[in-house]
Amino acid sequence: MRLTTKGRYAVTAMLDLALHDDEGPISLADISFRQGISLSYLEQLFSRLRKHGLVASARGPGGGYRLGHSVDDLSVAHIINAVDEPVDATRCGGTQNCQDDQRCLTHDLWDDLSQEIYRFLDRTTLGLLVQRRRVREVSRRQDQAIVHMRLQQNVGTS
Amino acid sequence: MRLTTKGRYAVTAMLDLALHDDEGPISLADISFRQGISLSYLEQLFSRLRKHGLVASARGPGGGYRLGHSVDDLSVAHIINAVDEPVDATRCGGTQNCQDDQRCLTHDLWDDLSQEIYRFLDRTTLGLLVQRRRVREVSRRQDQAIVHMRLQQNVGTS
DNA sequence: CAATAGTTGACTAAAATACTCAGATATGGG
DNA sequence: CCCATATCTGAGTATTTTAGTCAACTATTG
Repeated sequence: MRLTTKGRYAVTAMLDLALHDDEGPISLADISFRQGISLSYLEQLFSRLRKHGLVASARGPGGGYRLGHSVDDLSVAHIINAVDEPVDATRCGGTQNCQDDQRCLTHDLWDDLSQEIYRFLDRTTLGLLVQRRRVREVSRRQDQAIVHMRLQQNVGTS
Repeated sequence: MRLTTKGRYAVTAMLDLALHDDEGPISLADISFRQGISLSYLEQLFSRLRKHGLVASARGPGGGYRLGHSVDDLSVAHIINAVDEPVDATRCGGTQNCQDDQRCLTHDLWDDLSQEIYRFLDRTTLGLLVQRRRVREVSRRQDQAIVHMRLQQNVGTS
């Protein structure tokens, strides 16, 4: 289990999707605006997420992405796994300082830690995150910002 | 708490030191040979470790490094903290995708995970690692290899 | 058909990582 | 005192990763 900003971006984007899942397909442009992630980068991330079935896409006007499963079946571990390349597992638990042909002294330690991290991220689902008060507060502010921006541009949401 | 190969190297080297702490000062050349880490790189790492008091040094022939504290007082978290730069903590828990001036949606999540990792690495001391059977096995093989090499070179250990 | 929105692949600037290299300083044994 | 052994230190660097951009294409709706 690698922890990169790419993975973090993906989780943030997926959480945004979960928070707006009742509004029909959500465009990447919306997520880009709300979460401050570049559109081109989101396209890259969602390409991976789609291939792993974590989201479903709809093209054309009014199109966008929806969650591929219920929020309770989507764990943070799944998301990170989808966007971060299938790490070559022949080496030291996904990391790289194993010695020669055999285990390095601390091989088992990093193995244990990796499992610890995985378990934590796997029991954390989008469903749980959506319920958090702090998450809802931040999300509410972001929604107000996007409404405000659209009014200024005289562009309707429908 | 960042997880880099630099930190992993440092932990491996410190564990090597812990395993040979009863033999007097251990030279970096020995650690380099046993653990397959370049000498120059070890010098860099031990410079940091010494500044944080995790090891004590002795110069000159017969010199080397010794542990700065008892094995039970040296946790893996301490070691990693010593060699990995004091991460600028003003941003998202040491990571970097916090949004604008306020928290990003997943800020608390990464905060929680970071604490989880820290707790795990902090309760893992060198003393505990030294006791592990797998660690002792690997260490024994490494010791045999170094003895064998010295015999071939006709160089005594004393 | 025109605007919207996803799809794909190639490319790249900047930063971090994981080192190397050269030389200086200290110490113990003969 | 000299030399071999070691630590010490700072500068430099090759490689990899990150976090994107850019351009062109396809599908869909009104």
